[in-house]
Amino acid sequence: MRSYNEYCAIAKALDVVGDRWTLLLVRELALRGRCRYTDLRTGLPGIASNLLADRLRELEQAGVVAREEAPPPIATTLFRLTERGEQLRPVLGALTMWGLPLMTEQAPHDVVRSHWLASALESTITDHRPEEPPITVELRTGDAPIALETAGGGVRATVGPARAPDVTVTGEARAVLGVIFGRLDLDRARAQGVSCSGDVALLERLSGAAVPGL
Amino acid sequence: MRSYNEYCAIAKALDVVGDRWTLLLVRELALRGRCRYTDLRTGLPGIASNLLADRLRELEQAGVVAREEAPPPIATTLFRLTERGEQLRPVLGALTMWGLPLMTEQAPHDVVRSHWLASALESTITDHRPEEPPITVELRTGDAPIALETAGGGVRATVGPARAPDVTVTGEARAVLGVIFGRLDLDRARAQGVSCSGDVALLERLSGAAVPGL
DNA sequence: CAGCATCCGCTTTGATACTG
DNA sequence: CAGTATCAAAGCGGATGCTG
Repeated sequence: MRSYNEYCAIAKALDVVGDRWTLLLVRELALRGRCRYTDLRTGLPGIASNLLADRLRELEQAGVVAREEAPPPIATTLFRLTERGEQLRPVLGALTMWGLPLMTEQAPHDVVRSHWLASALESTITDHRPEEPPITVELRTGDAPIALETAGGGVRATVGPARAPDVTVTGEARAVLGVIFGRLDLDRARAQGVSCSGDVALLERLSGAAVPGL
Repeated sequence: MRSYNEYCAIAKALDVVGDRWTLLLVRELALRGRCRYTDLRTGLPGIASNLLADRLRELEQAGVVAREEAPPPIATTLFRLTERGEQLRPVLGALTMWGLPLMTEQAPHDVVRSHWLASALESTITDHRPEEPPITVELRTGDAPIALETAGGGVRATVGPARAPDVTVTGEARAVLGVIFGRLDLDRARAQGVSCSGDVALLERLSGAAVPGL
């Protein structure tokens, strides 16, 4: 990216991470840890291969990303965030909170990856009754199931099947999030193709009320 | 901007504010409040006029910026952030913190605007001895003086001359910030053209130690 | 002068194909 | 798997011109 040539902290930051795709690449490494080039490609649907290579080079040069040669028998290149790269988490967090209200619209061509949803859920869902025994919810949407476990007044969201879910919610991402955030009641959700199993009443404990408009 | 077509809060946010110049335009409105088109142009040195008009239209459509017709005798168009636009402040804040270490390099062509510096100073400077009487420092750098006043363990930074400064620091932005952040001692600073007047010892009370590498 | 719109050369991006 | 190479299309930068 061409520098803004401004002596301003925001402009200097954007000189490094303001290019198209750059912050999404950082997101992938922040959410998934060490990644291979191919993992990054699938986590950034639509990116041109030359652009991914360019961005990785630029971020490496800026000290945000480090490249490691994995030893045999893996014998592949791995990319990870440096300490400086990890410090971008608050930026990703702030963008996540601001972008959440926009998730009420799911455009027809939108790709869904469960680890994106998991991250958003973890930073916004609250458990209204933390004193009661913890519950586990499995969301079947996106490209893999998401396990939600209440913990300390919030939830922990991990990609992968839950062990013994109290409730399971299956359907399109927008509708499933609508149910979890409390924006969509169950009747309406069912009309949008959502199906649930287990103790549906437990879902009342969760909601994303902290986010206005969600 | 072309949409990323990802059902992800960060991607949705960047669909709106990820374009070149967009976040800097939001920064100007956040730091200066209501602005005329011309004010924005001078606050975004180097932006092409058509791009500024495009960005303003896009942000207006996205509900981030609102346009107001000022009544006579002013009779001009004013732009301001909407409530939704104000909610971008945490994003700007996170970018500011991340970008601060990059301000140790001031490129030769970098434009300096005092309100950018004031914002960065206010979010990072701490007062080590808040129990002592408040002090006032005037920084003469950038395009206008900056008044720093200790308050509640931090500082309030405003653009404009200080009323009765205890200390005055004059010089190039990078060096003046170096002195205030405690990265540069006074001898070195003087060698870089910094001049001070008043009770220089008071500067010891301030520093930006919270920012690593600064 | 304030608030744009138009034009044009250049750079960046997107899509696809190809390679060690 | 981890990239390069190529080329068309889109976006940007800079200059200029237009309108109230």
